Amino acid sequence: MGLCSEHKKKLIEELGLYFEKRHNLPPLAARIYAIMVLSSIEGFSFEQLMEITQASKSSVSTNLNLLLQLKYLEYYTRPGERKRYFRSSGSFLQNMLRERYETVNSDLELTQKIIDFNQENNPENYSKKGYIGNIFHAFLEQEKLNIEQTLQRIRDFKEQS
Amino acid sequence: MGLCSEHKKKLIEELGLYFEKRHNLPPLAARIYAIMVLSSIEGFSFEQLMEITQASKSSVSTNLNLLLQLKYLEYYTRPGERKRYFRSSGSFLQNMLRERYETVNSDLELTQKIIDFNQENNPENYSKKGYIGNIFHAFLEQEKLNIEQTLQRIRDFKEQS
DNA sequence: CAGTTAGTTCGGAACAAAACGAACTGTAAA
DNA sequence: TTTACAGTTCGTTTTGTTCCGAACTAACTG
Repeated sequence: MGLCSEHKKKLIEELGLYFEKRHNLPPLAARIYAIMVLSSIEGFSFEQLMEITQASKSSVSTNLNLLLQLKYLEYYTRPGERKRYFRSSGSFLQNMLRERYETVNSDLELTQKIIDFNQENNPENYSKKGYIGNIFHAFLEQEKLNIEQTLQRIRDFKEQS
Repeated sequence: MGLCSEHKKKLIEELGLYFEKRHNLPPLAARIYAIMVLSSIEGFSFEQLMEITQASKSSVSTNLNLLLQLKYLEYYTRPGERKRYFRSSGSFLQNMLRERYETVNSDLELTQKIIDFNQENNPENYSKKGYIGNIFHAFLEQEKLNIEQTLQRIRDFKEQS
């Protein structure tokens, strides 16, 4: 008795690879997270996750705990049951934005260091590199703004609902 | 006889770690790329790279070829010499933009798939996930625009110079 | 042609990351 | 107090990555 349609299984694999890269998660964690993102807020039990992923108890345990610690997942219990049910916490979109925000900031920092260094040490190609550096800097600032506005929009939406 | 100042060596390590993460490069490739980004368009020979990185011939060869294949580097020759001189191809800023552009596009695609899937299969929480999905979608479109404008600005600059 | 230069390719060693099974812990019901 | 359940921990195995040395190739040089 399959817990997932074929289509869903395919999407899980695809999304899994994607999360592996984008969030630097171990393969099993990425797949579990993909499952959650594609499922209802009911979530799944530990056992169900073992079945869907075909992984061992210990692997599922380790990777679930990782995802909980990173706050990608949360769990709840049902009255009268000891089991925990896992689901994605908040929206994966917010996690993505948060991460993008961090990369933009470190990109800004690094870029500035590179520009400064080249300006000082490789002046012969600074006129070129330097100016493009400024364009890029403007790009990153614009991106930062976009992220901030988006986060604000999400907050607004959450409040009014 | 050091080919790099202490300060440069430090920056190379820092940038190297950064490229390792951001571009998913093996450590040595990331360091070589960092060297190029911080150097003049003169570039370096194979030998010099061996000396700076303190790595073996085979490792330098493998990783240089990887970087060439990914178009992070290019090489040129000097009249009467058989050696090749390696330098960063185009500007690293453009490479970064190119890469960002690709991630935005694949993010857009994936996000759309997730939204579609949830709309179809998990309608009970679509209102929530779906709406935020739209916000995120708008975010990505804005980002795409920003990248496109920036690339245009770079092209304009190159033409006029 | 023999030797040098400039690199490439291949097999393996060293290490790191991921997954596993078996034994363990804590709680609750019988 | 035993058994069942729900999961955790730990040592091992499997898998994958990175780098290296040694042998090789291809192009030029005397």
